[in-house]
This record gives sequence, structure tokens and C-alpha cells, in this order.
Amino acid sequence: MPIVNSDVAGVFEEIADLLEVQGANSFRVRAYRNAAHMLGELGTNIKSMIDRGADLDALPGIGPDLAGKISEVVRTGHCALLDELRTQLPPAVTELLKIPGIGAKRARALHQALGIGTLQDLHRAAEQGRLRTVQGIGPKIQQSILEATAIRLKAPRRYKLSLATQVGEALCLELSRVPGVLEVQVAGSLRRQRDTVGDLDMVAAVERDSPVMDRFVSAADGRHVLSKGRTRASVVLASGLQVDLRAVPRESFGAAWLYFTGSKAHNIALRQRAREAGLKLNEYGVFRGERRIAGDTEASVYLALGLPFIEPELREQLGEIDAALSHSLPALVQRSDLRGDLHAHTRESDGRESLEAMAAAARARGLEYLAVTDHSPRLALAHGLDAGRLAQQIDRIDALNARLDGIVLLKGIEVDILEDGRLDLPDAVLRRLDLVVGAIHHRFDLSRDKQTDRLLHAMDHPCFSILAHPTARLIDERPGCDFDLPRVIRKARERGCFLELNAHPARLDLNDIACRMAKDEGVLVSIASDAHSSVEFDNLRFGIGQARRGWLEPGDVLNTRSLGALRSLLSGTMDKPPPAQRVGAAVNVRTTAESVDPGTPSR
DNA sequence: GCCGTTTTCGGCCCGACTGTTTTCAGTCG
Repeated sequence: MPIVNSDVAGVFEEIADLLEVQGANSFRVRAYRNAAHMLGELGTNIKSMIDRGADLDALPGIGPDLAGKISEVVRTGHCALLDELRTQLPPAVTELLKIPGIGAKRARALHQALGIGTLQDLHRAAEQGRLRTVQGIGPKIQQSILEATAIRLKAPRRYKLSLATQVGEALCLELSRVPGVLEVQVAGSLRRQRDTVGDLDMVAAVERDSPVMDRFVSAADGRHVLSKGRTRASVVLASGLQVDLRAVPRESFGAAWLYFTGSKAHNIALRQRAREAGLKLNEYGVFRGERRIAGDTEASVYLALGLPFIEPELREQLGEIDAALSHSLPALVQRSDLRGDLHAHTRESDGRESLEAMAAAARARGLEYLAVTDHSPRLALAHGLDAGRLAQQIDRIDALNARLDGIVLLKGIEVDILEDGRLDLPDAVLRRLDLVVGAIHHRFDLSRDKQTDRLLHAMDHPCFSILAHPTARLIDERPGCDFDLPRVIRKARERGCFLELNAHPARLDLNDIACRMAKDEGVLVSIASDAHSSVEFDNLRFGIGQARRGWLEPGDVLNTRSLGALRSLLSGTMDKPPPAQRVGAAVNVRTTAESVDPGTPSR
């Protein structure tokens, strides 16, 4: 199995966790975490860099030691340091760190005092009330651990889109080179761009006697081959991700790809439709009696069923077949429709690159504008900007814009929404900005009513433009805040402000369902990278995936607008007239946008 | 463990909140 960046990142994360539990130097721990994060974001495959002799030391945060360890993992699939650490601590102790309220010190204390090394141990000890015997753990922490472990033990493991995408793309490339392989594609929930995937499904069109199955399983550790036949094989990767490959003849590829893409509910509905038309649909094609009448492409299958092609992201049996029948399928937004990015950080707060570097990187990715939205002072960890530093940044951006060619930087801030709904910076400096992106970074645990009031109050601020990562969820780490989403969406419509779809694969927030709610209310969505370094602009693809699952068309997305149209829309939120003409408070933002910019994409 | 430069070693993200204590440690972002 080819080693992908996230495999190496996983090794470094585990090393960092184990070192931290051991009480190692925190900066050493951070070095491993930074490297893992960098590898997770890196757009280039690390193995291919090594293959062509690239200098790994040149990567940010990678010195001679880590470069050696990356090579070791890519070459051998193992890391001696990790193997050694695993003999010193139970490897599953890293699972404990994912439980809210347990950090390195408590994990170590739990292990030392009670011999706890797994989630099961922890859950049992919490049930039996034994955790309270550990210094620093009282009834409340014990109860929250009990609840968190119960949830975690029940839920099957799911994987981030970024990991599954890396694996899927690497495997597609590798398998496409195998003799007799005509085409190979990812299917399943990854192709449908669900926000997480449980396993990775792949489909290959092959000629007879292609060695594709041998090649698929040969690179995997033998212990992790679950099954291997002529047309199907399953393996489990080091990350725990299961990969299934099905091989079919050329003429069945479309039907198989459709079948293994799902969703199950969509497939059932299609088969039912086939039956009603006196046909049979399975993974080999569409049949009338014994005769195959379609199946080489997905479009041929849909056509045989009297339907236009339905995009994979829509195949959830949530109205897409009715929409197809009535010729009202959405023309989904694509990455190329995005003309700018409205959430990015620089070195001024917790980003890793300069204004200039971020601007150049955004331009290189075809963006026409980029909003610089560093953090506000409450996020001390991130070196948040106070009013004075923000004022200086505003001046620097003005000066830089005068020199920049091909891209415009917008002056913004990712301002913390305080617990009472106030914003974390004075109005005077907020008014100087092009946009104000508000976000929650603490007190995620407020009651539904209080959290809702907090957000609604923030959105009432005359400068408020966009609510960033609204639920603040972190996939696999933290559930989203509880608040009344429909009310927040309605408030956005009333105020003429916008909601973000944060494209970071750990966030994907708003999710698909919420995007569709926003669309139904006529609230535009900002698909934003939240980039902390230039490579993270590439995460926009994951945001596009969620937007498409939410049926969003270019006209539903704020940052498909031209700069002029965007400024007009934002001016409605910034309590000041736009540069050219005053546009009234944008109650129906879509109408307003289109009236300002006839060139707005509106497929 | 990396980085930057001082080319050898010191500095590296810090403040708020919570629950546990009873003056503070651990966790979180």
C-alpha cells in the first residue's frame, strides 16, 4: 500500500501523544505535532518528493531528525521511536487524550494509579466510581468522562475526508499503472463527499487476467488483508481505514461505479424505478430480460431509467430523483466558480506566512480577492490583534494593495464573539474594515438558549458580516455547539449578513444540511479556507464538496461574486455606504447581488 | 526537535476557565 502523507502524520501524532503522556519536553512534542500538521496540509505527496530526491529539510518545521523519520516511515512503514514508545506505554493511551477533560497529565495519572490503558478501562473505572481516587478528579470530571467514553465506545470510527482523499488519490494513481486496468475511481461516501468516511470504496474497470487484485493487496501488510478474490478485495491500512476494491469488466463500469457510490437509499430508489419500467438494475448494468441495455457509463444507466445524470454529492435520496424528473436539478457550484476566499490568517496571529506570501499563493490559485482575517485579542494563544495592531495591519494592507497585481486583499478580522455576544474589538476599528468575520472560540458548552442569544446578539452588531464555522465543531474531537440554527439563519437573512462554510477538513462547518437550509432561506454562504498557510487554500475543495451536498449553486455562494458585487453585499453589513452606490439593507441578498452585478455566475 | 543567527544555544504561543481544592493544577483553544 503506498504511504501517504497522512500515514506519516499519524505516526508523528502518536509519537507526540505518547511523549506528552510521558511528560517529555513540550517543545519537542510540539515539533512532532507541527510536523504532523504540516504533512496533513501539504499538497505534494511526500513519497514522490523522496522518490525524486527532494530535500525534506526544506519543509517548514522539518529538520534533519524529522526528515530522517519521514524517510524511515515511507521506506519501512515503521518508526523505531514509535515502536519503542509503544513498549513503554499502552498504545491505546492516546485514545484517552481524545476524551474532553483528559490531557497528558491525567492520562499519565490514570495509567499509573489505576492501570488504565484503553477507553474500555476508563469507561469501566468511571462506572465503578474509581476515577475519584485519582488526585484532581472529582465527581464532575468523572461524570463527564463516563458520558464521553460511552459515546465514543458506541460510535464506529470514521475518517476525515482529507485522509481518505489522500489514500484514494494515491491508490488510483498506483492501480491505474497496473497492466489491464482501464480505469480506476473512488466511489462510496468519499465520492459523495460526506464530511467523514467509514471506509474507502474503489472500482476498477479491468481486462481479463489483470493482476490488479494481487497488486492491490501485495503492498499491504499480509495480516491486514481481510479478503481477496478475483473481483473483490479488502485491506485495512495502518491508519485503520479499510479499503475495498471491486474489479469489473469495461462494459459494467458505469453500473458498478454507480452501485458502489451509493447511497444505499439512492440505489434502492433507482432499482425500484427500474423495476417499474420492467427493467432490472444491478452492479453489472441495466437489463431488459437477459439483455444488457446500459451500464458502461453512469450516464447510460440514468438515461435508461429516464433520468438525467445526477451528481454524486446529491445521491442521498433527499429529493434528487424528483428534481431530476422535473428537470430542476441544481447546477452545483464548482471550485472554479470561486473568485475569492474570505477567511485566512497571516503571521500576525497564528498563521505561518506573511501577507505577501498569502496574497501570492491565493493569486496562484486563481483567486481575485483574499480577505485577511487574523484573530482578535481574546485568542491570546494565537497572538490575536488588538485595536492598535489591527490598525497597523489595515495600513499595511492598503499599502500592499497599491503594489499588488492580479489580486486584492480585503481588510478583515476573525473577531471573537464573547460569551455575552459582544465582539472582541472596539467599533471604531471594526468600522475601518471591509468585513468582520465573527466566530466562537470558547464557551462551547452554553445552553441552547444562551448560545443562540449570544450568536443573535453578535449578528446584530452593525459591522457583523459573516458567521465563521458556526457550530465550532471539530470532527473527531469536539461536537458542535448547541443553538437554534433556523433562528440564526433567519437572523442572517434579516440582517443581510452571511454564514460561512469553513472548508477545513476538520471543520466542514456549516455542514451539508445547514447549507441547504441557508439556501432555502436565501442566505448566501461563504466557502472559506480558514488558511493558516498557503497550502491550505487547497482545502477549498472540501468546502466545495459540502456545498454541493447542500445543493448550492454558484448564485448561492457569496465568494463567487465579482469583487464589486461582493463589496456591495458586504457594505450592507458594514454600516456604511459602498464605494459606488448605496444599496439598501439586503433583505433578499440574492436579488441585490444580481442587480449589482449582471456578470454574477447564475447557472 | 526546529529555528535563527549570536554559527551554538536559547527561545519556542499564553490567558481563561473549570473543578478541585482551600491556593492551584490541568485542560483548552
